[in-house]
Amino acid sequence: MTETKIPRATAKRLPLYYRYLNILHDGGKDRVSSNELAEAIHVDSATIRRDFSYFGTLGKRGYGYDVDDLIEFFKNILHQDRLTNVALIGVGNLGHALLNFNFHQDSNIRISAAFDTNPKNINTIQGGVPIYPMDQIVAQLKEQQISVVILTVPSNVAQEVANQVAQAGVNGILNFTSIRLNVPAGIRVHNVDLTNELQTLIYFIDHYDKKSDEDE
Amino acid sequence: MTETKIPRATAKRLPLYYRYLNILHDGGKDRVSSNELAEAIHVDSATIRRDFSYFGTLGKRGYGYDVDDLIEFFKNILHQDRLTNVALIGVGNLGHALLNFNFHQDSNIRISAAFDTNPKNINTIQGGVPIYPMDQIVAQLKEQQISVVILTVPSNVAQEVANQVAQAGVNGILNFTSIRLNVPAGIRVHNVDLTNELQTLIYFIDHYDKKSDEDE
DNA sequence: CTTAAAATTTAAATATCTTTTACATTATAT
DNA sequence: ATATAATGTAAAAGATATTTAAATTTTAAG
Repeated sequence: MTETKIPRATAKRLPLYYRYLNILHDGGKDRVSSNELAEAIHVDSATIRRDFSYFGTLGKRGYGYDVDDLIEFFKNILHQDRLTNVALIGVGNLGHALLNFNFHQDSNIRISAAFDTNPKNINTIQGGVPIYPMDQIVAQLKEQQISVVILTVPSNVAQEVANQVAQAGVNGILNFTSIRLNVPAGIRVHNVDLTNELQTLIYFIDHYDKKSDEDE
Repeated sequence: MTETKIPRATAKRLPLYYRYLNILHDGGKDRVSSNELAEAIHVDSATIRRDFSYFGTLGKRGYGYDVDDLIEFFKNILHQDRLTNVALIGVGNLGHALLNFNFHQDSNIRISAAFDTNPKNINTIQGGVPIYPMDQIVAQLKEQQISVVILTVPSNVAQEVANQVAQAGVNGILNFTSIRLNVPAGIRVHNVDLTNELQTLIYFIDHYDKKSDEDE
């Protein structure tokens, strides 16, 4: 709630900026222009400058942007200056893969707890993450002060589990199920629907101009 | 290229409509109003009506929409009237999970070929999908006439693999790597960036109104 | 059968959000 | 000093979403 409200479209590009700035930093670059960035991430340079300008004056006219300055700025904005623990619910096929997915490699996020119904999983550690039974969701989330949850349960129990998660006082759900969840006001849900992604891609392929090569 | 160009925002909602219509059908419903649909999928009823109207007259005034009619219509539009084979490249952690992900459950899409560098994977079958060595990408994609590829390789080889895929004449790439690919005109890339998704969710949680509960 | 009421689509207008354009301004380097 | 390069931002254009206002159709009552 610090700075004035930024357009959603801009907000969704912030992680992208942040990652590429880090890549530039690792490559030893200490300054960058909006045009260079534009080329790397396929976002128009004017859009980038417009985006940045919402946060004030981040660059220098005639010079460009100082890579380290930008990184520091976005690190703070994106909460990457401190570790964020998230939980994963549903250690099935996809859940298991996400437990082993190294979010921590290019972000300061890690999964610190997982939950499942399968007795074979419960009380084991997978991908370095302890797996608890489902009936401990509320207790563990509260104890570990986790406010974001990745939901990879079967669709038919998704709503039910979402209800429990809501009780635990969670603020955000990354929903991989194909169900559109009903949650109380105050909880944000972002949906990642793999089947939809493929269908949309296929639709765009034969209904939109071939010359376009970008998503969204 | 059949009907006049539809807004991108609308196109991205089509798979969602399609899935919910099928759920309604399976539940024995044979008619539905835009308001009922709106409630289920969390899209404003006016937006739904507007979306549908791009395709002509799909509903009946004073009555609503015939579920089966709509399903038939969208099935065709979304190419769900015939099987679409896609390939997956990179049978690592995430790739393996996607091989076992049942796309075919609620779509007419299936992964029919996979590719990997690991000798332990090559020539095995995982999730019912045969795994070939990387040097067969062009040959197999052409032979199987596959035009859509799921890319789950490590980021450092993503661009290189994308180049091969382009050579094979593919039209679309669902890119799970954190790299923004450079591809020739004619190929669509849709990005699914899991780390970005989490970071964006976290950003929205503490910078946007708590009352909002929807994504995008 | 008729008619009135209720429900629903649809076109058009309006509002909101996003991207692009265009250029004044400023820093750097020669 | 001067030319060059690059930002920042206002304003225009474009895209999307929402609202308004009919027009149409179904349903049900008389």
